Amino acid sequence: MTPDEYVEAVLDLVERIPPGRVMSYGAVADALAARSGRASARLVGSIMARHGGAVPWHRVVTASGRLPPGHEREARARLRAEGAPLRGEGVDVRSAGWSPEEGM
DNA sequence: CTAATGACTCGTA
DNA sequence: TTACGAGCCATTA
Repeated sequence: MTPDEYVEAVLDLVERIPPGRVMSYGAVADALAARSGRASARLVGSIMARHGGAVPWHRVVTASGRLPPGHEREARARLRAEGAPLRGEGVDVRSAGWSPEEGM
């Protein structure tokens, strides 16, 4: 799989995350692993940093609910506008966590 | 080919 | 609560 295709797969999945729901980098990597065969949270993070501008990147957070460093303010504002369950630091992944299986 | 890097994650202290 | 270390794997140098 070429880098461009891999990036495309990540962005495609991120676009499917419904408003008010979130996925962790690890969850995206895991869901994508079934499709591409290999993935890691670090790769998803790097891809979002480089090519995340065209997708709802604020719906992808760390496993602990923290928002991406350097974009916490903007991500929090967007999530709040979507009605996501915001916690003190970031988002409540336990209730807002989403998976592709759930959205089929 | 080897080494460093990163929007990560998890276990320990 | 924060801090560190080890594992992670494609990309870059």
